Amino acid sequence: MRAGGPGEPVFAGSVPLRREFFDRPGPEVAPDLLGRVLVHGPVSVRITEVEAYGVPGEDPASHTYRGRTPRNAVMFGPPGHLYVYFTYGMHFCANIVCLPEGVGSGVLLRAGEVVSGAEVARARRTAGASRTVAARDLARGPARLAVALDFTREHDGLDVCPPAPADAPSTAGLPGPAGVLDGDPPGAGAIRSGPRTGVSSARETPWRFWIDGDPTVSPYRPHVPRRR
DNA sequence: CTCTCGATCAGCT
DNA sequence: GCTGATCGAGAGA
Repeated sequence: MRAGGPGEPVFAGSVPLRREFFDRPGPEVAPDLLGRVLVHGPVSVRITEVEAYGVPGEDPASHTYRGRTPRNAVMFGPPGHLYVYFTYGMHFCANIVCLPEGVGSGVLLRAGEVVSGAEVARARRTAGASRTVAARDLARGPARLAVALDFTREHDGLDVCPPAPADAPSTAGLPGPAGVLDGDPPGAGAIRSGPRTGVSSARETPWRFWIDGDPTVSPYRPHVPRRR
């Protein structure tokens, strides 16, 4: 199946995930996202590491914990859209929204393997810097992944699901610039889980999921509160 | 309004 | 292993 428009890479046998896939709690969707292929224009990434964020009021680590705000509004929208946020004064990170409109849950895309458009991704990752980036590091980490796929403020709310089958003009390709292909998910035995990274609360909640042994899984340690 | 610190990363020791 | 960069969301006064 074609991944993009004419001239775009083709992933044989791959079909876009439909919106119903994301109409479940983040912690349920998260492990199922591993091995899927996220496409945005010329760059595609095979997802190798994710983190789930729960519903408002129940997950203190979630941006939606205290309810809807202008920043997190997309998280309360329909499933299958990107929630892109700015953090640390310099980085963007991207989530895929889960659960129906009105409920704020999602999955943070933490790392992946660039499977097409590596040259474009590398150019983005090295722009304005005299530095080389190894292939495995192109999308190894949530902010790096956002750069590789060119997810910024303007992509907050971007739909990554195809239209309903009845509305689809054909079964070929993605309808828009972005989408998630079913790819080749790992077996349950290859999936590991543990506490979320960079999260100071709910450390006991094992909502980080990754593909065991994959070199593109991010190397970062759990966050320690900084002092001033 | 002021203040804190974050779902991070790169560069350096 | 440690730290600076850089800014805006959200909490509290």
